[in-house]
Amino acid sequence: MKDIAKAADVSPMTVSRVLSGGKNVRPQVREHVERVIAEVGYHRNENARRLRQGERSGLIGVLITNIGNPYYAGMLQGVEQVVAATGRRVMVGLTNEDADLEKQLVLDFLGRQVEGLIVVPVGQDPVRFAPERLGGVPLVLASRSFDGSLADAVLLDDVRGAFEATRRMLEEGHRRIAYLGNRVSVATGRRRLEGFESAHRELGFEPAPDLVRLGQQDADSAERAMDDLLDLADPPTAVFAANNRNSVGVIRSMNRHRAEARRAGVELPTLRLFGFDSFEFADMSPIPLSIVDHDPSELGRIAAKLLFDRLEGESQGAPARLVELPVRLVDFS
Amino acid sequence: MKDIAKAADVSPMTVSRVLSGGKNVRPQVREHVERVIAEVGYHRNENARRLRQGERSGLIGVLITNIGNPYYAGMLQGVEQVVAATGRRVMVGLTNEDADLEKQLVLDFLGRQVEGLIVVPVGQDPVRFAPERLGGVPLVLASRSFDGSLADAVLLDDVRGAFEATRRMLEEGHRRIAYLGNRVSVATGRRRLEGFESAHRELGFEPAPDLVRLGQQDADSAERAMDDLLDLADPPTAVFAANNRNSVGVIRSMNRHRAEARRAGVELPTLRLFGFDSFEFADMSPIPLSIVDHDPSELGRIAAKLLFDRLEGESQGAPARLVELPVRLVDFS
DNA sequence: CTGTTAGCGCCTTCAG
DNA sequence: CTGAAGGCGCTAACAG
Repeated sequence: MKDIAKAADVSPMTVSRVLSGGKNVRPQVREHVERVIAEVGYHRNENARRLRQGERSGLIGVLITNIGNPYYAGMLQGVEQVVAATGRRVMVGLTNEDADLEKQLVLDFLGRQVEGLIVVPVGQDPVRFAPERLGGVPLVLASRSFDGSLADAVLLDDVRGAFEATRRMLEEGHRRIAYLGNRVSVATGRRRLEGFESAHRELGFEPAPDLVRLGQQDADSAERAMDDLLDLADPPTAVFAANNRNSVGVIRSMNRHRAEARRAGVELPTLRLFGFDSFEFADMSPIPLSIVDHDPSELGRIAAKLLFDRLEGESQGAPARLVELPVRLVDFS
Repeated sequence: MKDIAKAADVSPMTVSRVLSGGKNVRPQVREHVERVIAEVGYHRNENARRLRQGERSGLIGVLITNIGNPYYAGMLQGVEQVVAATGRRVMVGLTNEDADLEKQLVLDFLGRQVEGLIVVPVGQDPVRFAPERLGGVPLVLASRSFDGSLADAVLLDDVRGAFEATRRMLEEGHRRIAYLGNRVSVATGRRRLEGFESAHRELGFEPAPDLVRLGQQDADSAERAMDDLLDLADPPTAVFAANNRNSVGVIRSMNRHRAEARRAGVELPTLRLFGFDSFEFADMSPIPLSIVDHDPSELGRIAAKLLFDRLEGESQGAPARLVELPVRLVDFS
């Protein structure tokens, strides 16, 4: 700014005034300063600007496990939409399901003065997100939570979604139902498994322990897990896939097996699939499919709204709020 | 920091030293200061820290048109990977194909002292990215460019990809080939259309003007455009979809038409589809499909590498570089 | 090993 | 309408 001032032969203060709208500056001087600014291609340093006490940084930190998953991409889109509408910007970090990386990113983001954090948490340690560790920066957990969390959170109604889906399968007469999901250390994984199991028990059945496969974080590993299940002596007749990565893997595996069998002259029995989270082409699944569905961008929008509510809304000192978004069962057949 | 200093009864400088690794501080004092820091949950202000001359902000700005498209999500993933490896962070802005929004975001990012920009550009105006407008901040264009650009760019070999795909369709005997793509104001759209047309001409044919549909930016509009084409008196026998959103729309429309016809007792002739960019389940397309394929995260990684090369590598004063990534034709049948 | 000084870029406050 | 002074949070350089 000093350089501009020198070049325009005014004081830095005049340049500052011009950049802030030009109030109290003679039009002539203003135009001159503006010309110099344009020539040099000067941009006011926002970081220095926001150094002043009480100025907010205008940054919201968002930590996501993996944008390769369209689910989180959709969520990010929802968050960005709401954040941008307040004139703020989003800083994105990808934790890649790595707890250490997450911790590091949180510290870095706090150091960069984010006004708030929206996080898809990795792992269970509640200490890392204790309010005093965050230096008072508000936090909203999205899509997952963990025991002992004191933060606002937006979750899906995982338990009910998995419960309803499982009940439907049981009512359709299936007794050998497989479950493919994340590690149980992932909270949504645990909650969905819980719904799966309680539906069995409520209807007087026991889930088959040999059909539960946990720990698949991507479509490839899910596909292999499903290959495994299809090769069992007594394979499942239906599958609950606890997230879209697992659904995709199941469909791929199933399709391959079916094609191979057909080549050998055998027609494989159709498998019934229920999945959590939608994915592109769910409407064209080659096998009967129902989805526990919801809009990830909506989850993102709500997470951002919770955050701003705490930042500038009425809920400033309020206790942690938990929003459980309803899900709906959609049939594609 | 002053507060910490006061609470620990040392000078701010000592606190600063502790935070920078604790060199030249008595272990005893160090521990004490560290305890106070942990108690208060204090985080050093990175922005203030980087205010000093010569300090870099550690921020890379990334402007993407739409992360809802898995293609750009993959690209972002590639960028983030390389950026994070240098200890820097990514600031993301979504331009939503809006040129005004893009301009605003660029200015904002420059103000926030990004060290570099990676942009999927919207529109054609070359002035907005003139180096002097960017105040010397290096820029890499990703996936698209525009006439008169002086910036580094990573593009796909759009022309060749579209050319090869079209030639294949012509060689397979198709003469009524539809083209579904973006607006021509989008550079990739223009380049792909160019390949489509030149393949026709090279083999002695003319593209059918009534089968060219431009301007579909999402799967829904592509689906409607395809509905339209299928209702023609003389419908196409093959389709080239210039991006994955259009491919998805085509498949949806085709599938619906086929199901409707089947209900009416008619078996529709199969349509041959060639698409640009892959998408999930390309391997399970219900109609014969070939894809001009490439890895978007690779494009992102290369864009980031070009940027860092200019930032700290050898290519600092070099003229603009253009990388055209090869594509490959993959058949799913 | 520790503290003081000065300045990074900007703007509020106060004086002309 | 314009400028000078001072301070936001931090640290390099220079005393002690």
